[in-house]
Amino acid sequence: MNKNQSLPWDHPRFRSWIAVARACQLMQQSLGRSLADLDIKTPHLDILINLYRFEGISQQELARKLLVGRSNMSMLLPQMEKRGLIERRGDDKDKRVLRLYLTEEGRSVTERAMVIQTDLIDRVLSPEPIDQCMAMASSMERIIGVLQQDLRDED
Amino acid sequence: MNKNQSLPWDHPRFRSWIAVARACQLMQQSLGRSLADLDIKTPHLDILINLYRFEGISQQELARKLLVGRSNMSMLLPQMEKRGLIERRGDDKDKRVLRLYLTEEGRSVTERAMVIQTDLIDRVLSPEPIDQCMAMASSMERIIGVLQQDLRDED
DNA sequence: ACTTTATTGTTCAGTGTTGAACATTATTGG
DNA sequence: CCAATAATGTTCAACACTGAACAATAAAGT
Repeated sequence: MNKNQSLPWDHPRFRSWIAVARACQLMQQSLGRSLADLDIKTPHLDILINLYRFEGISQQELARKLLVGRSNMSMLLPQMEKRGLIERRGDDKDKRVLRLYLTEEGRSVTERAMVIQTDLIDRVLSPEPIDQCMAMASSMERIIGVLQQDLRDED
Repeated sequence: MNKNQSLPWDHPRFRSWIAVARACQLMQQSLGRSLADLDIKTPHLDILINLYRFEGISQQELARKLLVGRSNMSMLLPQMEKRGLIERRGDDKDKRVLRLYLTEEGRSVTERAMVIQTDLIDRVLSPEPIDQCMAMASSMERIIGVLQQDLRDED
């Protein structure tokens, strides 16, 4: 890369992605602060929402949905169980599998946290026309498709 | 939140933001894997790029640009200095301030890493029309504006 | 000139995440 | 039926990040 070679920030796609990354980081930090009163962090909320939607999901499946490693789940889930937010039960058919459920307390915390998250996102995105949001979502789904194909190609 | 109350994923803005967040996460992970050969991680690259662009920047200013805490800079920067990637020098006028510079090695690693990052972003975003990328960037800048205003309001 | 307040960087303890290695269990293949 | 392979969850050590507290220095106020 010499003087005549363009720099990353000269590429419009680069600059647009940097803006996306920065917005994400700020939104994540804002959500984290908003959740402090419930004494949970954003990874906990991701877990709770997925157990809310997919009762009885396995740790492996949850890790796959959250795009994190199994070891991460093995660290976080026992802590959340100890907190009384979730419950882990053995599978009927497969002794290797643990299935995950929300407790009453967990369900309550999840519902309150979802309101916080939804309100934050709706408020921050409300100036954006809904069709612009939909177009953005469509772009992101295609980008996700490319990146996930990359992962499959690496295996 | 009862049966008749909508769930977060029923809100189009919510769903569109989740897509953005997921795309960011995958892109970040992909970039991290791509940087492994240079023996750096994405936070290191963020630092290197900022020193490349703003030679002599202070730790405080760098933390502000990267949206992380000063303590994080105080942990990472000495490690990068030890690696021979950067150099920290006292300020002429203000004994409190440390100013940050890239070494020759650091500059070389930065240039190679920027090529990796630019190629990844260009490739992943190449199916998206450039005007859609620009529209997306504009939305994100407005979202950043809202979130940063929130921060100012909290102080 | 001196006191008070603010700024910069450091240290600390805690936390989420990673990838490799491992133990146990299930599936596949011969 | 048994060996080989794959799947699930755990443990480990390392790392980035956080927020509070602190020390040294600069700026503001009296």
